[in-house]
Amino acid sequence: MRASRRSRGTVTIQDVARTAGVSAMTVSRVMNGERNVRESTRAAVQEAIDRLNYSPNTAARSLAAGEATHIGLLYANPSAAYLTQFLVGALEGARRAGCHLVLEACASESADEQAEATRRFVQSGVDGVILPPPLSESLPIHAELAAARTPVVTVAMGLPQPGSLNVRIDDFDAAATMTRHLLELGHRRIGFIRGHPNHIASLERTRGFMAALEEAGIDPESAPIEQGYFTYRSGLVAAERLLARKQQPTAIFASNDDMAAATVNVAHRRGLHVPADLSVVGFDDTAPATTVWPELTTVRQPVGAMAEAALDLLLASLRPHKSSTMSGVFEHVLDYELVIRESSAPPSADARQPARPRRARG
Amino acid sequence: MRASRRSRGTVTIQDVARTAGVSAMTVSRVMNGERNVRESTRAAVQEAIDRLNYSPNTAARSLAAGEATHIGLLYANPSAAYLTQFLVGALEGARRAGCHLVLEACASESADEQAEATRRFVQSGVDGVILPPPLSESLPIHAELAAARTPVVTVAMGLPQPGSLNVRIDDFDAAATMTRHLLELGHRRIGFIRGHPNHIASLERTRGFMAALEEAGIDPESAPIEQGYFTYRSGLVAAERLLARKQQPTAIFASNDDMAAATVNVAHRRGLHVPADLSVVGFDDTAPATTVWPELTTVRQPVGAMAEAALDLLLASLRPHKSSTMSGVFEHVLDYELVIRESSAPPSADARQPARPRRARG
DNA sequence: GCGACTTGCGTTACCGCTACCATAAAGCAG
DNA sequence: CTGCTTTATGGTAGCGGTAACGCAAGTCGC
Repeated sequence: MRASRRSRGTVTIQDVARTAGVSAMTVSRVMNGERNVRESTRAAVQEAIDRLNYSPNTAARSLAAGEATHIGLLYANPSAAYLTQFLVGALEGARRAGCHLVLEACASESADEQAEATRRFVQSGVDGVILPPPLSESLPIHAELAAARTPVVTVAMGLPQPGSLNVRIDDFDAAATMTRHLLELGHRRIGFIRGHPNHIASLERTRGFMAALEEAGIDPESAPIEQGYFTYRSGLVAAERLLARKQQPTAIFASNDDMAAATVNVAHRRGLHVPADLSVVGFDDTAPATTVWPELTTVRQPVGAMAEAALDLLLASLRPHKSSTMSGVFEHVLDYELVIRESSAPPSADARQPARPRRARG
Repeated sequence: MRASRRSRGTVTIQDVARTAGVSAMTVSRVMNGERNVRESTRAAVQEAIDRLNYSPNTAARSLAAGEATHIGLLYANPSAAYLTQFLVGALEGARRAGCHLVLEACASESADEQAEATRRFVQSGVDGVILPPPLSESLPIHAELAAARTPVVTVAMGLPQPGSLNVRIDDFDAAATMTRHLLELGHRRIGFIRGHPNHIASLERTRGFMAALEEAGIDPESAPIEQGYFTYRSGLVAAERLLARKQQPTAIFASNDDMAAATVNVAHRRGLHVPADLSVVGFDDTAPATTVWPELTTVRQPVGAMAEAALDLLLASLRPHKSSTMSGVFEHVLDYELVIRESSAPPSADARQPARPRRARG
């Protein structure tokens, strides 16, 4: 009995089958959670699996099943922190599912270049594509993908098409909750920095903000709102504009952490203390939220979990036969969490007095 | 002639073989760049490959070759920007090589927890591990990996063990080059923010800085140097200290971009203009370098390429038989690049006068 | 000119797993 | 009890590649 060709000490499905006294097929069924296995058999197999510490060979599995193996991830890079968390989540999901992640950057905002990048990407032979924000909203990309009949799952797209796959949190609700937090602290003049205008989640967050104001009897139309683009740089500009207004806000709600961090920076440059003179809150709970000082009150989006959920959704649609209990699920709305840190506090007494002249810039 | 079981329209090695009029084995040889194939045969096969747009099935390949398929990446997360670039590079390499990346975070600096995390990680069955900074220098992790006989490649470890795999740039040389750039602009009092003390690359950068000073006839012992830890927060503290000195520096060289960005922030808070009143330069050329204003002069480390190189090195050692021309390579030193942007300029005339009293803060 | 070695390519036997079908056992109506 | 469906399990044949080996033809030393 000579050793097999590649005598690596790995335990195979055959070993498990022999140990459990069943056929390899039955082990395979247990591993894949198929229904028609008697409970006693399943338990015996499971015990053998545990005892031998068996884990299936993903290469053999995808080869035999002819499964989709290459999932594309087309990304732009507005925030490194967000992307990192997203990648980590997606990779964890890919490892579990035994599929490969194929990355492609698409930095440009030009429709032609986006379409071109998408075409090259699809050519490379991916079985499905994950579209994190902000690309999830790009029309040229969706058009190109549809033309190639490549399945897509979008992440954080505010207004999903019916029948298309989407993973998101309730941006409207989250923004309203955050706004209520500021209102409860006693703020009445709350500035808002919008996210990228092409991004429907931006709209949802803005709507949530305004709805909460209205709820509190404040005219949302008169609220100080500036446009941002989710980048640190755009946050600097928007914060400058908000703080240059005659009626200076006592709190600023930025649509993501990068812009909130920029707002903190501008406040410091202007000699304002956060949160004593100005509360600043963000959205996403990415790294900048905890690297700036003071640490930001923000909304935690479970970015990694969303990436995993997106991958699962896509794979489920790509492999229709498997445990079909959850087929027909097209959307997955995950829970957010309000994270209260040090950058939000009640407004100071003098800050409440409107139009008080402030020191000129340092 | 019925369609095969899984009738996906993929082109297989058999199709190519038939088209080129050779056996599948010969196609395999051409694909893998083996030597003993006649030139005319190789050309014919290559043409068939191109014509059919053939790309091999990675699952089948790894299964048949019994190759290492799971490469671990154990990371801490001091800088999201660095990690993102690293992940993107590693993923690209993994895609090419047809192996899976398995991620594991190890945030803690406690030796016990690092060892514990490593043990769990190795248990999960990775064939080799990539260790990006700062974990590349962690003794407990190396010890644990050695005990499990798991091959490792370190990235940016300043002082590699002989015989171990390592990818890096010449930190000493890069820091010296950057320092010379500041000296050539006319700076004589150059502050320096060191990186994490456990990280040997930090030492190398510091040594490069001091060597360049000495070269220019400046006593390196008297240079203003503060300790940092590669984080934005630590940069704030170090920059404050440097700028609080009686002999205020006219330029500050931070050991990474995060700390340089923090330095710019502190300078602004103190009413100093960058680069008119203070030049600030960084290291790494990660996202913060271009998100702050003014954009940072920095050293570009080819982070993505380094990750790819690390993966290649590891796989080459894990798969010894293949194109053995490059066996015996244990280290890979990549080129860096000095990126001159707007944050460095000649010192202003008045800044040259030592010990001139400056405005108080804010 | 003959054996030994090299070169170029094909044949065979798998890698570890699962789709497909066969089959035995069990349930069940009439 | 018979015939029919349902359920649990096993046997077989690949999935698309590559390692190992075989073998013919060419190269070379003596």
